[in-house]
Amino acid sequence: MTEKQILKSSLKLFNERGYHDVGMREIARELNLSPGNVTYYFKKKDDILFTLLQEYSDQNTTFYEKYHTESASIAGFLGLMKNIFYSQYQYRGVYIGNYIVQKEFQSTDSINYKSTSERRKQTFQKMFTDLRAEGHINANDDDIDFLVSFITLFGRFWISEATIFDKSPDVTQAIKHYIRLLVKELSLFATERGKLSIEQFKKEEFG
Amino acid sequence: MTEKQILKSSLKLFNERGYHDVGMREIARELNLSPGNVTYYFKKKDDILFTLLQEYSDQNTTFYEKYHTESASIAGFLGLMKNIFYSQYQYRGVYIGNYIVQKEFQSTDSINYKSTSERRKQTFQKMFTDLRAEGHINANDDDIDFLVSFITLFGRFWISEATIFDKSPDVTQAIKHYIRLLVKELSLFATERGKLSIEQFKKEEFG
DNA sequence: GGCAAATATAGTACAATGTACTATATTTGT
DNA sequence: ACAAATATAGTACATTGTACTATATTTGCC
Repeated sequence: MTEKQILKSSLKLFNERGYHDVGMREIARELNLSPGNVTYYFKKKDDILFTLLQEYSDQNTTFYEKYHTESASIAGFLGLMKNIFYSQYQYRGVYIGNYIVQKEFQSTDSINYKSTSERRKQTFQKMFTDLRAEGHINANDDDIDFLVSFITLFGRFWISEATIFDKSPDVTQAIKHYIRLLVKELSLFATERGKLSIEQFKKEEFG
Repeated sequence: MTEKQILKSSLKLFNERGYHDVGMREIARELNLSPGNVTYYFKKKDDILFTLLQEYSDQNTTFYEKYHTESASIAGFLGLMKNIFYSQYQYRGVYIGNYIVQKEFQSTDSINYKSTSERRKQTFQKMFTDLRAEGHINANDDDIDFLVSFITLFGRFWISEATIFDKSPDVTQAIKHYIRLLVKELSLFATERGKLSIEQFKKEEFG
């Protein structure tokens, strides 16, 4: 019970002021616990971070799995990305500040971020191949490689940009903006059928 | 004299192991100085960081100025970006790890990163407008907004991706890869003339 | 219900860090 | 050559992550 509360409060504080500026004692104070009690649940501050990252990762996995039950479409893909974007916003305090990820790379135990990200890359590769097979995009292999590179970089760092450059961004507004960019990029490769799918998504999302 | 040495050694250490993991005492040791002597030149550790960021920013400014003396071309633009990418690599230790930038946002004194980045955005806007005027790209205003968004996000975070996901990346190789992505994006909007310019750049760069 | 084992909480201690402060040493300008 | 400015060293202190110990509370079993 308390473990989840610690995670929740920590995330809240990390989101507000960044991982680095939040101390263990402050997390404890937030929950009226003693510092020693926090270290009972999480021996190291980094452990809180890794656990939160794991939460984030798990949440995303369910989104991916859900997507794979449907047949490939740009609208579906954009819906997936929207879900992921909301996750990223929710966990922005741990997700941005890449030195954390660097640390995780160094750590031998705990989830292997690199392999995860490698897997995600392959997942995107497959998604775009499927979109091509379904006649939603018109792209050769080189185009798909490009789209994969685009989506991995864009999808990882939009939240950093949004958080850094807007002090208190309107989430919905920010996500809309970045989804629009995504839409734009995809429409450059969309077939007629793909464009219809995009229009459908737009209608649902932007009204 | 010593001030520059401190900056140089600090940057080296930051690049190797990240800002957070390098202490003042270690910087001092690297130069056979006493810790107190380092704080004589830089009262706060953050001051070293900000000075390095300023160096980086100044270096880039000269690249931008140089670009503006030539007439607009995609090849020229790509050359500019290549220079900037090398700067970013050189200063990767201070450039990535966005919490730093967040800090700078909070600090009232020192260079205002936000206004700088706003200015850079306008600069890109003008660059693309010029490229259109020169008949290098075929893009409406919406397309240009998109390209500006693309280039600001891409240009800011490629180095984070490269540094995070390749432990010791071959600089030249990495930059080539990301420049190729840039080329790909631009060719989606390039006119015949623009495509020629791109081919010219490719020939010079990739042989 | 009572009691041992497990779990939870508090409190303290310690090494490391950024930083402030003081005391010397060295250079510089006249 | 000597006073002022600059540079260097050394120390001290508050804060941080973290380890450790002691006490309190809950849980499972007879």
